[in-house]
Amino acid sequence: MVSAFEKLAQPVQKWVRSQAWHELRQIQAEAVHAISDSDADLIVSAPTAGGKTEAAFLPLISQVLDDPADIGGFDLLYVGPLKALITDQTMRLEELCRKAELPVYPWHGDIATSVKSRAVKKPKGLLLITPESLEAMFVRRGLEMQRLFGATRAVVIDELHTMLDSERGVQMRSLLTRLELAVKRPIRRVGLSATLGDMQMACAYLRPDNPDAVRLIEAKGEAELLLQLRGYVAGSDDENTPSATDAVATHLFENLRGSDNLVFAGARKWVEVYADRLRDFCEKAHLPQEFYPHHASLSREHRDFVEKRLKDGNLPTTAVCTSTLELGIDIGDVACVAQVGAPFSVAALRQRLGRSGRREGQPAILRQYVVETQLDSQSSFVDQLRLGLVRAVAMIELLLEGWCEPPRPEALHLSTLVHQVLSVIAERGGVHANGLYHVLCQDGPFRQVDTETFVSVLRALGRPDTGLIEQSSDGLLLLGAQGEKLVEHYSFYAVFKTPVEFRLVADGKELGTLPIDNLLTPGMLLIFSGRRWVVQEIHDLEKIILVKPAKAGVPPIFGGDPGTIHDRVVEKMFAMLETNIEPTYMDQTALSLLGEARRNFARLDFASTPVAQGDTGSHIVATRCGTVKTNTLALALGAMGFQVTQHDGFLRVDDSEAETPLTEVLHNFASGDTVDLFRHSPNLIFEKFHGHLTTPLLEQDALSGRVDLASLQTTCGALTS
DNA sequence: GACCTGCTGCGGTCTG
Repeated sequence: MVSAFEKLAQPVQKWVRSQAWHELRQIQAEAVHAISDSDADLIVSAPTAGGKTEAAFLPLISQVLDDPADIGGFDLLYVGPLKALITDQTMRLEELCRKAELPVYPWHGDIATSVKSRAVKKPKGLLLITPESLEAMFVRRGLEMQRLFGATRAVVIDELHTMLDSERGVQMRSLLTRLELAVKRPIRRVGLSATLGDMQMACAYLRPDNPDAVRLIEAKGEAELLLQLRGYVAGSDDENTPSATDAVATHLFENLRGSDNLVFAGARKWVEVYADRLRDFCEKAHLPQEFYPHHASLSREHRDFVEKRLKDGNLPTTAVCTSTLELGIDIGDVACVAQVGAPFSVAALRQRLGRSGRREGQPAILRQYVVETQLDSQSSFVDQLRLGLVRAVAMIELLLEGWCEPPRPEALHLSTLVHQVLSVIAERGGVHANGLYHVLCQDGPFRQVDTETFVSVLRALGRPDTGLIEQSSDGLLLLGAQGEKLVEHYSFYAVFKTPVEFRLVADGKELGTLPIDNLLTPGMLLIFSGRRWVVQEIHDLEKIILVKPAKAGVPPIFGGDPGTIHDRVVEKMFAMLETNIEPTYMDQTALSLLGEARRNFARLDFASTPVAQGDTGSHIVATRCGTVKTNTLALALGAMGFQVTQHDGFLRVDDSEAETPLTEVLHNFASGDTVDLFRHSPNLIFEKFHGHLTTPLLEQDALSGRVDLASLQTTCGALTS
């Protein structure tokens, strides 16, 4: 049998030898065989730094060398979700490609026009691009796509899990379909990821027309995991005990100092709070600074500085971060991953943990910190049931079981559909409605959209007051004046929304940005970028805030979206509330908090009834399901006149103003009664192009993803049985 | 009750 190594082209073999690798890794050898022996699509699933990039490119480049294309065009395409990742991968692939005498072109917003024009002039070798830049190519060079990609044999999609059911993922899959239609043949798809929750679903996303033919290559063997969950109690009356924040920061300071670590603090505000506290500890101890904040509102310059310090590995560095450091560039090995507060998904926890313990024989270390509030007679049931702690435990239990959230497949994604309608018209200059339906909904990713809905979307875009599209006398769909304007602006290419922000400037240097709804006035104190400031001037027109250093500060307020918790996480939370098992990874405080939660859960009698008496004029409903179903019930009760607030697997229902008793309403829903969920006109505009749609379409879009009408009867059935 | 991601073409000025 021919070995994997022997199947590689000469220059590629030479490069492998120059790496002084002992041998090809298992996934690399398997990928070489899979790619050389068939045309099959492929998913390579292995931890970060597991050699996935090489697994894909060693055999793909070998094919290009052994069987060169007789026409021009890029030989291979790589799509990555981050600019930094493209820059990183370009450097990794450059030496290999130099040996193979193939050019490598990185292509994203920060790449010089000269590099791009060189690539377009003589397309060949590898093109590494973001979904947005590929979108721009379709819009700006629609008629050149055949010339540019006519020779392309494969597209490698990095961090595939970020490209599944997200708006951006739908966009990317639409672009891949459009690419295949432009070159009039299929192009092999290779997906790379460390965190796929459901392999069968991932295959269906990668190649919807033939998911069974997608080859799966998975790295076996998980790294050993060292795990601790520490509990803290905030709001203690004893003035001699430090605040919970100080206690967590002290533990981080004492245990992380001197090595490279990532601390995921959950929100930008908490990143600033902990980074400020840790900087203070360093200063008081006369130690050099080694704790730095890292989140999306900080200046690129500062973030580069922190990433470089982590990557270099010379000076000990701990980044206190949001999900900015969850995926992407290789920052080297970190000693430990800390998570402050419960995460929002097991998938995120798993991806974060993948940053630690990657060196052979090194265990991964996860330190989970949870802060709960001291209980008193006024405490809400959320505190009494310690829902933050219980969620953190549930997430860890599911992580240990090897589970993580699968993608949700059935959403319509009408905002992104609007975007793709405009983009295809721009690409081709004009298109007939049935052709458009074919590209996007039959061949493309919008398969949940039926012809009726599609026509409604086109009608909405063609309304005279919107003016996005119009129809010529021969039926061809064209861009209207507003559509032209939208598509011509560079802000069109991304399908996700971005908020308006102020720039924060100190001494002529930009520190970062703050959301515009921050009510700042001169003289106010601020913690930002890990330091303390006082606001000097605010320039509304230029959207600039000038600050200077100060001795004190308060953490800034950033906006945020409500998170979505999966049903299975909530089920596990209830399971943890209903058992007496004491996980060995929890410290004494965490265990006593969990005990408290269990006693209160029993006292509220949730074991025998799903509806408990809350504070005055209210009830607590244990829905036992995740955000989507719980939200659906909340909307339904809201439509019946109840005031409802939602928590993980619970609703607090104020029934003082309702006409029908709560239990009766739940019974009616259980027996199939329905209600107009949108009776009180809730906000339905969540995504970038939602504003162009009609209310019925927005309701339909919501019902396909954010709300699950069918669950209402089953949820209430379980509540009343 | 949260986080993240991305961006063209052109006209202007400056430098070697």
